[in-house]
This record gives sequence, structure tokens and C-alpha cells, in this order.
Amino acid sequence: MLTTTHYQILRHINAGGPTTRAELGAHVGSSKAAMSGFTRELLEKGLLRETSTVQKQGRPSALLDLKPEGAYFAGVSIMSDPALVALVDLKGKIVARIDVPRDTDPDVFADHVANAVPQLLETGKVPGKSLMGMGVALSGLVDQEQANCIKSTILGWQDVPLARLIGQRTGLPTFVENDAKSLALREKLFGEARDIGSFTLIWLGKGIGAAHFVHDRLYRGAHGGAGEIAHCTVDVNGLPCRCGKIGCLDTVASMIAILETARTQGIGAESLNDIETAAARGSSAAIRLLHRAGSALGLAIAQIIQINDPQMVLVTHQEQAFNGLFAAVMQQTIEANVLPRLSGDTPLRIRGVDNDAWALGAASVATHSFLNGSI
Amino acid sequence: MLTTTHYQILRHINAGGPTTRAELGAHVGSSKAAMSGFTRELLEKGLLRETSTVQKQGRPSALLDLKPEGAYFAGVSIMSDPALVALVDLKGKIVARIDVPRDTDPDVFADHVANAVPQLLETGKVPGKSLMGMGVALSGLVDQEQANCIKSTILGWQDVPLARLIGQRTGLPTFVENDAKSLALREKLFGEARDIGSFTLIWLGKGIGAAHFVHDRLYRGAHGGAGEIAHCTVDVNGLPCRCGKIGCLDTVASMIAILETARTQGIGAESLNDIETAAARGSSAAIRLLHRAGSALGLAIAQIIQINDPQMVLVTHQEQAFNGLFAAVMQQTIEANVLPRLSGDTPLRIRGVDNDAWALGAASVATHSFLNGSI
DNA sequence: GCGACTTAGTCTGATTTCTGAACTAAGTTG
DNA sequence: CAACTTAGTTCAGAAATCAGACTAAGTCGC
Repeated sequence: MLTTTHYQILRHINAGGPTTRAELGAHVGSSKAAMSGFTRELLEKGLLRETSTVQKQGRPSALLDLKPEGAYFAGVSIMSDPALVALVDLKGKIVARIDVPRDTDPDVFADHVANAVPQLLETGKVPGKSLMGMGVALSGLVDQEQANCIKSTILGWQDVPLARLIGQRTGLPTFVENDAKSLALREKLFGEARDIGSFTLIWLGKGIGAAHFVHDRLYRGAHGGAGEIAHCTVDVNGLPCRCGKIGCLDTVASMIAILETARTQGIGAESLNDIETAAARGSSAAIRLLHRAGSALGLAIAQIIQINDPQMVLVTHQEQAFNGLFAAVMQQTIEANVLPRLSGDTPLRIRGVDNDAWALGAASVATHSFLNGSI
Repeated sequence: MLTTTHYQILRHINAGGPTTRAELGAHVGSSKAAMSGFTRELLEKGLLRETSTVQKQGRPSALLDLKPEGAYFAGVSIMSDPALVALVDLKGKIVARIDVPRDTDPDVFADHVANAVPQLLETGKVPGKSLMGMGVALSGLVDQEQANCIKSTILGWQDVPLARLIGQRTGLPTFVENDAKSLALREKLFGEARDIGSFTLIWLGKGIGAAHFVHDRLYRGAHGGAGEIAHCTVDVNGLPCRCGKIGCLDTVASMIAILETARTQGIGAESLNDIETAAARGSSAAIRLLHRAGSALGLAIAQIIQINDPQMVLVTHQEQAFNGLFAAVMQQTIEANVLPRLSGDTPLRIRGVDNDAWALGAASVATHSFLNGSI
């Protein structure tokens, strides 16, 4: 129906914002005449709309933008309990959300998700035929086809064909993706990385994950394991990790490890916030803890920068207090362990994410497939 | 002249070996009729030839292969002294070579290279118009346009527009590339990585470098610095490096560092070979040295595997004795620092390279541009 | 305020490109 | 050796694309 060129146009507008037909033509390498046709078709399909016009000299040019109501995607975040199912428009705006129980039985969970869809459509006043696909974000390893959850410790799943389970019930093209990778897709499609071809996203939560965009494409790795930095060695004399190795990043810098250490050190803390507060009050145990965790994460990020030279590193987290000692040590460690020329030219951004971000990230997985013509 | 499809065909044949028209059609997604035209044009241009036929049932299908004499490329390796200039055919065979003085004055060196070209053509009995481009491989940092050498410590160069200097004299499209990256291009085009989309090549020489192929493309990094693992931190309490940081891989595992340490430790050694011999004879200093170097390199490779999950890791070197303690420790360290599931599924290959390999790597840079239609 | 000018976008006939189907080629199989 | 199978070519018609003419919608200078 739509050709490669159509999708190229949609992606270009999504990445670069509203554009004129002339600029689009130059980008995809075809004539004004052809462009006129392509855009007309996309306008007719309701995927594009004309917004404002820009005036330089001569006839003003009409800016073409994605039409938010042109397509909708559902995103399921299993990152929280209850899970969140959201309905998202083509421009990445959430128009409806529903919590569903995070049942550990995959079939039951798929039922919950499927049941949520009609309600979402009703709440969002979205016709069913506009819903183009669904994405699921979870903490764990996902296979190459983005269909099966190979292993999720948190959910207790192993080889669960989640995409099929949900897809059969909803009739929608369904994709599963790992937490960090779906968050990276969100940043690429709707966030800070729209116009960045190669970047790495770090996710610091209960566990630690990363995702790489390379040449404008998500790089999943040979076994879907690209970005699994939790088990990078950061201390060859470190603690044993549940993976069997020694000194994994996960044993020092994941929020689980940080809070666990705080507990054994007698720092009463429920969150990073509490530890930062204790450190600010002068608790040497808290300071030591934050130093160790921050420098471990910083070292891992430094390795990534040295090895991959990304255009940007985006650190994402779910804590209130990410602007304290922990982050400072992390940044210092990065600077100390990356060639100065490189570290100065590699922007590091830090941003918190909320539940909505996960659902949007999940939906982005489907949006991404749509914009690449694979739905 | 040639369309994207033509180049797609050439690349597919180069990667997968001789193929039938039918198979090609399926791969590029066009009809038998179209394929008939494309291949005829390529046959007429002398870029393809029909080799044997394969017989299943029905009419036998003719296999199409690249025609070696269809295009030639020159490769300049500044990895040795004297430098080596080689003439390479489309299938990666060296048909002529000339040594040229490695003059440190870029202009003088460019003269030498330009003067070598006519001799090469004569020796190889290659008509000048078949020579499509030239590549230069050097140890150092190269800019994004593959035109300028930003910095080469060994050559003492900084911001040298080498591609322009040579190109002006020869009239050939000329590209400069870093050592590890050109070696990776060689492996991708003509070597073990032909059919591998994502792999990492490690180069252990006087310095240490790496190069990443991702999604069938060389990933150069945001600042051309992808793969610059020499300055990865492998020991936070290590030695100061000339880059200003502490504990860089380069201070422990580069051949320069290894031989320097051997010297200060009183191990009489001119090469890795000598140190391995000393270790085999029981010299504890040699054993300690090989352990330290091997485990440092292994750790860095482990980080790469954990971070990037490549399909293959290819370690290249220029030593006779790379099958001793050093390599064993390296492999052990990799296994100890990578998740077992991943390390078991990530083939590690080790291979020595000679001077010809560098010249071929250099030529590959031009071949690669040619096969991508950018010459 | 209006004609000259500038640039955006559409329309149209010509051209190029691609395809489907018929056809030729070159073998195997019974 | 006739029947069959599959590879590759040819060719007429269909589809995509382009160059250039044309229309649209503004600004600029006087």
C-alpha cells in the first residue's frame, strides 16, 4: 500500500518536525512532482496534515506534520505493579490509560491486556481500526523476533511467547521489548534523541540496562543481549553476583544492590533519596556507599564511551534524588576514565522517567515498526 | 550510471559468493525480467561474469560472480616501514606491490605514493581506467570524512589532509582509514566476516585498536573514535598512561608496553615469542607479565562482548607466538567476565596478519566505497 | 496599490522503469 | 525420446517518475 518512500517521509517528519514538500523531496531524492503525489496520498490516508505555513519570499510553503489521529498504538508496561496499558497517538501523546493486574500467569495477564483494549479505545474516543499495533515493555531478555520473553527474573518468566498470547486475543501486531531498549525507542521517536543517529541509553532501576542506537537503528545484538551491562565487570576483586561471576556492575550500582547495602550498613533507607539525605547529614557509610555505586556506574559508562563513541549518553532513572552525590561521583568517574577529547564531546544527559514513560516506550516499539513499514 | 540495485547485487555476490539470477531477484525484491536487465548491464560493464552452472532439475542456472578484472583498487599501508602500496582486484587479490619510503613529510610521502601508481599498473598489467580508487591505512585517528589524519603519534602527524594530498596527485578518489577499521573492512569484504552483520575486530600491535561492524556497516563513532579501546580503563589502580589517565589498556597490553615491561623486568625479549619462551622456561617475571597483559586484554574484550553482544570477535595480531600463555589467559579472562550464555555463543577467532593484509585492508576501504556506490 | 518578482506546489505529456506472461533454452526423468 | 522442469530472455503493457509549463500566494519597490 505505502511504499518505502512514504515511510521515509513519515520518519523524516517525525525526526525533524514539520517540513515542506520541497525539503522532503531533497531528502528522499525525488522530484517535486513525485513528492506532490506521495504527500497527497499520506494526507488522504490521514497520516499527515498541513499545519502552518512559513514565509520567506515568494509563495509561502505549507508545513507538513504527522497527524496525531492518523494512527494509534497501545503500550503495555510491565515495569510497574499494577501494569499500565496506554493508548498513544502517532505523535506520542498518551490519550488513555488503564491499570491492569500484573498477573504472573502469562495467559491470565494476556487476558487482562486484551480486555483493556476496548476500554482504552472508548475512553480515548478512538475508532478500533486506527489502532495499528501494540508493544510490551518488560524487564528481561527478549528474543530476536521481539516476540518471546526469554527470561525475566522479576516476572519469573522463561520462554513465554507473550506477543503471540496477546496478539491472538487482540488481533493486533504485537511486539515485546526489553526495558532499556523500549525506553531508547521512546527517546528516538519522541524524546531527546530524535535527531541523533547513534546514542546509548542507560537505565538505572532495580537492575541496570542499556540500549544502543547505531546509524539510526536500534542495535539489539547478536543474541538480543546488546546493552546488558548489568554484568559488566567493574571490580575484579568484587562481590559474587547471582549470575556466577565476580564484581558485576549489578552487585554494586543497581538500586536493589544499593538499598540492600544500605540495609546491611544500618542506613535506614527506602530510596536513593534517603541515602543522599544521610550522606548530606554526614553519614560516612552513606557517603561510602554512594561513592562506590556512583563510581561503578561511571566506570561502566566510561567503557561504553571509549568503546562505542556515541553521540550522546542518556542516563534514565526513577529516583527523586538523582542530582546528589551519586550523580556527581558518576560524572567525575566518567570524566576520569574517558579520553578528555572524547568526554568533552560526548554530552551526558540525565532524566527521570515515570510510569507513563514506560507505557509510551512500550507503544514506541509498535510505532517504530509502523514507521518502518513492518506492520 | 549504476543504480542502487546494481550495487546491492554486487555486494550480495561479494558477501555470499556466486549466485543465480533467480536468487538475486528474490534478494533485491524485483522480477526475473528486471534482474535479467541489471545483470546484463553489469556483465557488459565487466563487473560480473558467469562462472559455472548448477544443476538441480530443469535448465541449469548460471552462477554470477564478481569479475576480478572488473575494477582495481590501490591500498597504501603505512603500518610498516617502508610503506607498502598494493594493487588489488575486485575480488581482493593482490596483483602487484611496491615498497615506498615512509617519509614523515606528508607531501613527500604523497609524491612517493603517486609515483608508485603507474609502476603498479604496469606490473599488474592493469589499464589505468580500471583503477577506481585508493585507500590508505594508518595508525591514528581519522576524521569522519575519511579524508584527514587527525592525529597519528607514530607518524608524528596532526591534521594532515592526506586524502587530498594523494588524490590531487593521482586523480583518484582517495580515502584514509584507521588501522583496525581498515582491517575490519578487509574481513568484511574478503575475509571471515563476509556474511556476518555485526562483529568486532581487535587489533593488537604496537598499540591496541578495535573496530565494530553493526548491521553490515562499519560504525565509526560520533567522532571517529569507536573502537579506540586502548584507553579503556582496565585497572583503576594502574599505571599512568601518556594520555593522562590511569590504568589504560594501552599501558599493560600493547606490544610496546609488553616489551617495555619485559625490558625493565630484565627479560631479554625482542618479541612476544621471546617472552613466551621465557615463560615456558619458568621465568616467573615473564609469566607474571603475560598474565597481566593477557588478562587486561581479555577483560577489555569481555566488556565489549557484554556491552555490544557481537556475533563474533576477531583478534588480529602480528606475532609468531600468539598461541601461548598470553592467548590462554586472555581467553580465560573473557570467559570469566562474560555471562556464560553469551560467552558460549560468541565465537572468538584469532588470526595473524602480515604486511599484505594491511595493504589489502587499505584497498578495502576504497573497494567498500565502490560497492556502496560512493565512488 | 499595483506591477514585478520570487518561490511553493500542481498538472501533464513524455520517458523511464518494471512487471507478467509468453517464449526459448537446457537440462533431467522414465 | 517424449514429457517434464526450471532458468533465463523478450516484449508489450502498466506503473512510476520526471522536466517543464503552469497556477498560487505571497513580498518588494516605487
